Amino acid sequence: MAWTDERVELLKTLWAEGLSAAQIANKMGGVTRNAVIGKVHRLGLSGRATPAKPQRGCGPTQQEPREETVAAKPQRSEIKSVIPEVDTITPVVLDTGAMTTVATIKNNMCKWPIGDPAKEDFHFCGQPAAMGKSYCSHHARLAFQPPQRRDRPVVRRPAAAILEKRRAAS
DNA sequence: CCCTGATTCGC
DNA sequence: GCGAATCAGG
Repeated sequence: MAWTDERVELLKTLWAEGLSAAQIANKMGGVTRNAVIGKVHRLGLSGRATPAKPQRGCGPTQQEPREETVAAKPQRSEIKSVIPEVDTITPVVLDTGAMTTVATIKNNMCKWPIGDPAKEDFHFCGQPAAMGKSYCSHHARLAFQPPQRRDRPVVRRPAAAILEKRRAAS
C-alpha cells in the first residue's frame, strides 16, 4: 500500500495523538507497525511520549553537551480526540481566521484533520458531511478501516446458532 | 512473553 | 522510499 498524502496525514495525526505505532498500523490497515515506524522516522517526526531514551546503543560514556534547548514552547493547543466522536466539540478558543477550525466547525462538516494539530494553521476538511457523521463521504472511507479484510465465512452469532439448533432438535 | 520505538539494510 | 528483520529496552 502506498503512502498517499492523506494516509501520511492520518499517520501524522495519529502519531501526534499519542497512539503507538502498532495501534496506528492496526487502525490504518495495510501496514505493519514497522512500516509506520519507518515512515515516521523518514518523515522526521519521532519521539514524543518516549522520553529519557538515550537512544539504543548505550556506549560507555556519552553525554553530548546540548545548547539548543532554549525557550521553545509558546503554546500547545490541546486537541483531544480529533478522529472519533461527533458532538462534544471542545470549545477551544483557537481562532486563525476564516478557517474551519475546532471553533468554527459545525456538526455537519467533515472533521478530517488537515495540517499539524500542534500548529496554528491546523483546520478541518469542512466539506459537507451527513448529519451525525464525522466526515464527508470522501474521508469517511479513510477514517473507517478500508482494508478491514478479514475472512469471517460462517461466523454466526452464538445466540442465533443456539436458537437454530433448538428449532432443529424439536 | 507481552509490548514499545530505533536502526539496519536489502529491495 | 519502503518495510521486514533486527535490536534494545519496559
